[in-house]
Amino acid sequence: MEIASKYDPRAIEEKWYQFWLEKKLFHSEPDNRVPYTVVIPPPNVTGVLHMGHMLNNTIQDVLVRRARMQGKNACWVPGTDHASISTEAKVVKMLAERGINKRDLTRDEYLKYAWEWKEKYGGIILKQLRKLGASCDWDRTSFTMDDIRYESVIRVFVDLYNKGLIYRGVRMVNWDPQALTAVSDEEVIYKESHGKLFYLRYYVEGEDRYIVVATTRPETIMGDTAVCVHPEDERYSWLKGKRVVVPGVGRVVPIIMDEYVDREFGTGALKITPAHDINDYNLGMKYNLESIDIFNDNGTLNEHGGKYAGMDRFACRKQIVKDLEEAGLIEKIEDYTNKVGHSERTDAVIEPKLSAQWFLKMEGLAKKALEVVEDDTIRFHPAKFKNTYRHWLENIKDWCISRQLWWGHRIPAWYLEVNGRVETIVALDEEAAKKIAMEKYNYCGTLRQDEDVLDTWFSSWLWPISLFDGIRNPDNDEIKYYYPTADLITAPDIIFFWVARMIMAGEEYRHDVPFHNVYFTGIVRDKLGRKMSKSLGNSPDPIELIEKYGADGVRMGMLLTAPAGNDLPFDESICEQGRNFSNKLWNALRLVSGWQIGDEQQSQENAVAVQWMEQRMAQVLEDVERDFDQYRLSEALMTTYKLAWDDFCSWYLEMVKPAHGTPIDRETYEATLSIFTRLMLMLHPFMPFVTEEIWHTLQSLKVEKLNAGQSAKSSDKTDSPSSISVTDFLAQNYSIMNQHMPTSVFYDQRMLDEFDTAREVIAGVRNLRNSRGLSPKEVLEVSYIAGDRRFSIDRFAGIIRKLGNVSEIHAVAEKPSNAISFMIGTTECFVPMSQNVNREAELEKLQADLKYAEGFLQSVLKKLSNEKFVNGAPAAVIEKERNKQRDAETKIAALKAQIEALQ
RNA sequence: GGGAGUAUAGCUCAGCUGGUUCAGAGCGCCUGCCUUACAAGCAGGAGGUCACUGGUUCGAUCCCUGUUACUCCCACCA
Repeated sequence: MEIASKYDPRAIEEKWYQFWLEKKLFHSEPDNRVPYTVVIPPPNVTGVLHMGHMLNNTIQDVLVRRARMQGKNACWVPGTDHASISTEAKVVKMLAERGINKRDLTRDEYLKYAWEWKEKYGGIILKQLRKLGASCDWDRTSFTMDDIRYESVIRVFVDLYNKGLIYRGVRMVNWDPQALTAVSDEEVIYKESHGKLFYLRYYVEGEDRYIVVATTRPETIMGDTAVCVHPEDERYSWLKGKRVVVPGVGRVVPIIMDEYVDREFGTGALKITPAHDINDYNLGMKYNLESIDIFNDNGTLNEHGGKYAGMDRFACRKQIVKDLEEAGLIEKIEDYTNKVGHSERTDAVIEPKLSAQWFLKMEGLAKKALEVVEDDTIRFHPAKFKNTYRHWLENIKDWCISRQLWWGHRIPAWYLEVNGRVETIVALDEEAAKKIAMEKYNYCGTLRQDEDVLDTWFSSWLWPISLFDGIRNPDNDEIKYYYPTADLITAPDIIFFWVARMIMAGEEYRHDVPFHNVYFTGIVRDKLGRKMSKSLGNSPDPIELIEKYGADGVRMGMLLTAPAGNDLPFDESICEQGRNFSNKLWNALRLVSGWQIGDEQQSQENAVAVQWMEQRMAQVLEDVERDFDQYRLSEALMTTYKLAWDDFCSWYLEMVKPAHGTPIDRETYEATLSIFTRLMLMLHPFMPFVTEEIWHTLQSLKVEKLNAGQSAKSSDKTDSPSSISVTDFLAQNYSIMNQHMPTSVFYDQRMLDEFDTAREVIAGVRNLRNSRGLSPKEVLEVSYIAGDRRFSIDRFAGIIRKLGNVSEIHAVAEKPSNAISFMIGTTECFVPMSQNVNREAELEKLQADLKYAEGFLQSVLKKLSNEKFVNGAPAAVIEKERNKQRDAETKIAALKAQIEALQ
């Protein structure tokens, strides 16, 4: 069989992904197996794959593929999110490029464009996920605004309204003047910004005296309706009951006194603009102040802005400062740094604004959601996010769920004028609303539906339920089988937006948690530690990376440096390690596939090699299982990586590798194929493509080589039947994907320890060659002084001979003359030299060793002579120290003897 | 302003809550090798007062006090 010496992922990855799709190996239907469900965090429908998605979806795929191989019914449901604000922004931009203004369109016309856009660009990201190898059940691909999901959202809204949890009210909300919509508190990002603090003079009505007020937003003075000072502030007690003139505006406003004011800040006087600041609003309510809204929705000043009407808020700020300065109404201007709220989606500066919005009461929902995390019904990995979660839920405020957009789930509320009053009717659709109107008011005129849509997260919080139609049909077989899901893999920045709210929805609509484990990934950063983002342009294109290193290589690179919750400083070079590893496996396959089977019996060396490799594999399986239990994927991968590269390739294959041109015995060959096969199974969740390819070749080798001769020992149960032809085999559904993951079994620790000793001997010989400039080809002899029971290498003697290129290894009574020595533990090993050894160099080395050993002995003796230690420490610990002492003394004696012999 | 977390080799991180997994891994680095599976490789090697400071203890990378540095989250100080 001819195999290229370099692994080329491209064609292979394409081939197998198609194969998996054709055979529907990702598809899941409820059956009698244990379900393992994962729902994808739905990416924006118009988004493209970035490094964060790569990391997140790689982790999901690893868990899903592993679960599938563990015999569970794995179901990974993909889908996309309609992402109301950001999609709307993109559509509006697209329309603008075509010369169309959104405002000139009707709602229906606009939505037609939006859907066209969605159909055209939507789901690109899902196509990209296939390149990564994601084993999603594509037949289940969903969209937060498809029919089922849309109806689910509407039903939930109606239900929560009827339960009294949803209400409409006029509140101060975070207004995005660019997107022209309200956004929730969580969608406001506070950024440090360098601005100015302006000290303005407010003259007392009819007097020459004035009070100075500091503000960062002088343009809002048009909305001032009071000035507030602290009631106990003696500096301002004279102002009690007075009124002051708003500078430049001329309006006379009262002085009010409230303890809210911080006397230390600025001048201790605060201007009150109830329409444009949440605190001012609260004070306005308290003191019954007038509220003057001076802004239009787009952030320009309205008719209350007087001569500034029509100006943008920031331009107005500059102008008004100039004007006030000229009028002598500015005391001073200082540099000032504060936090300014920006819209998460549009980055526009948020304007606090009074408006009528819909809210969801959070208190009851939050209580239940907190409980299930506190009592570990849902586990967070890493657990530190419990703190963040708790803090948020304990301080939660009602959720503003309405958005002034068209792209989204339109709020199912209708307004009806009855006897001069506007009544609100919430219903599933207009027909139902009419019916209610007739029942309630015995009248139904024109119903006007609310123009707003719901916050995107109001649909995603239902995702684990609505994906299985559990809102509309709560008793259907799918929701009963797949819910609760197993693991949620997501980024910590949406713990409030999404994770917490899904937990709430789960409790409300299934009386059960939506998932059992939440794995928080880190944030992918560049080498400089900056978050990777499109705007910075510091993110590599994932698809290009895959083309360069192969999907397996990229997956492995990302996983190796991504422990749960830790940020991932991404550097393209880590993908190289993954690519190299694929290549390593590939070449191991080349080696094994080239071996010819002979008729000889299995040698003792080969039998031991196989035995050892089996023990080692069992040991690693145990470690890996523990790592997965703790969601330590990086560790699990690294451990398996070392098993494959070091133990299997560097040690095992070298042990059993036949001399050039000679065959290998059948038994060892079969064992090698079996071990190799299981190795591929272990690696498959991490590197699906290369393992599938190698696995198939290994199956072919079994058929071709082992069946060619007479029957061999029956193959192990993780392998496919070897009695069919390769073509038949491939024609069937066989894939590594539906093989069973090997599980850990009992292993012989003693054998592993003995091998470690043997390995040290081999390394000792190799080191000796290296440092003395001896060729690896030169055959050496090794002897040792027996005595220490721990030095037990008989089983591996043949392997030492082979891998150390040693003619003989045997015990001797005393040191041979003219030999170089090295120590393994307390055992002296010797390699006789043909030419004279460099006595000086040897002495120097021995003396250094001696000095170290004596120092070590001293520290042990010091401990043992400490009465408190001997009395206080457990017997086992003391015994260990005594052993250390004995070993050190033995070693020192040996070293001294050697030094003496050399002198 | 409040809260949380981190600090171990040049880099990225382990170290299961005090004693033979105790100073580790991978990558990088250095030396020697094209040994017919692999130079995307093989063999060997060097690198660390476990941030600093006190304390608890017979014994501290591990527990406690403080200090410093960085990171994240929350919050309406104009």
